Amino acid sequence: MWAGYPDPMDTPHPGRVDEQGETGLDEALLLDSQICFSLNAASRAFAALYRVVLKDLGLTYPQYLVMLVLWEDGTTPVKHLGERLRLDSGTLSPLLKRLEAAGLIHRRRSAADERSVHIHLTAEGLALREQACHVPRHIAAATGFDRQDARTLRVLLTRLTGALDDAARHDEAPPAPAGPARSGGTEEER
Amino acid sequence: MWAGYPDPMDTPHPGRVDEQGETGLDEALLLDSQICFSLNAASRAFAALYRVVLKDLGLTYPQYLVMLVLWEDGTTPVKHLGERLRLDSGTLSPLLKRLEAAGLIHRRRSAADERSVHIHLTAEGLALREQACHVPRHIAAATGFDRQDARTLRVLLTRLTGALDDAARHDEAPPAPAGPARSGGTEEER
DNA sequence: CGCAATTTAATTGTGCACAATCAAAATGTG
DNA sequence: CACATTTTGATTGTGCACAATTAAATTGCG
Repeated sequence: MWAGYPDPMDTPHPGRVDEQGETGLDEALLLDSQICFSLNAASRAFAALYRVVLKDLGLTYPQYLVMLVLWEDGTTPVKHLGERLRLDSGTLSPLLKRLEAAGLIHRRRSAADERSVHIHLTAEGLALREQACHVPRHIAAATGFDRQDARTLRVLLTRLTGALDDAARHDEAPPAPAGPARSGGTEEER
Repeated sequence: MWAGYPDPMDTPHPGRVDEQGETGLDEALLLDSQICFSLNAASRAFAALYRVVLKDLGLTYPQYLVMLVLWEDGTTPVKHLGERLRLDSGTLSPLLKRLEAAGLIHRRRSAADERSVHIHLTAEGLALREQACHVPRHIAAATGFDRQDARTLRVLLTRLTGALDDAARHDEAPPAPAGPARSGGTEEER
């Protein structure tokens, strides 16, 4: 019922700290935590709505994404699914097993390359497309976003993801092959 | 290595369908899927960076959020943690068990209300705050976002989450107690 | 050809999100 | 007081994300 979305980091100062003061810590805390938190909230809200909308199809959202790729690309190796959806085999393997158990797909090893498992739709899986065609419009309507809103959001998110990926790559695993001396600094001077 | 973020729904038509034509399906597909997908990508990028940054503290991101609340609010019932962080007990219970196993918190039933379990920090958990104080700044810097970017993003995400929550509430479980006749409208007149 | 490195997918284990169910205690009602 | 409801938290089961390891097959090199 609480229509509001009380942030977890809602510290006591409401509208202040608008200047570039010494309050950098609080400000940074708000900056990062609120972004990440509202991001997760939106992500979960999407998942919840997809859960409702996809219930009749018997699909979860990640399963629906896999089916979208299969409907569009046809038979394809698991590797390709992982590239399109940014999912690794640890996620895809059990997911595909469940889709096979549901009778929507078949897994078959490629004759040309014994290592590769190819996923292809069953007649049932192909038929499901007809029931799924209304989903995108339904979800899009639920967002209340027009094309401009969506574009603004996607641009911001893409930029954010790129920056975060870069930072993670720089921070993690810098077992410098030669001189791993630095420890304290490592602040970005880019 | 692929620095780009090739969307999974990257259908063959680049910049067309700008008018409100019959092509609504493709457009809607792009609208909803690309938003949700880039949202998840950003969410996972945040998680990955937090994973790197928090590794030294031995915390995951949700555990870090719990510690933030405890550092700010002090001893508090589990119920309060769930409200602040929008997590249910099914998520918090095992999480808090792991924090207790790590020696950062203690769980103790309230004397006044036997049902309520109160979480309080150990000396070790309190001390961890010193090591954590740099985290927000680090993350905020990694986003590359200034105050304006962050505000724009948060506003969009908050609006999106609200719209999605409303839609999910209306779509799911409309077993109307008395007159379930209405199907199209059902607008809330509360 | 023989053998190491690479690729591809599976497997295992940890952690989080969520739904469903259960138990205990407080509260409300007849 | 007896009984239903509500609240609070735990428990269980499913599904996804991710890291680490393993296995099988291909590729590259001497």
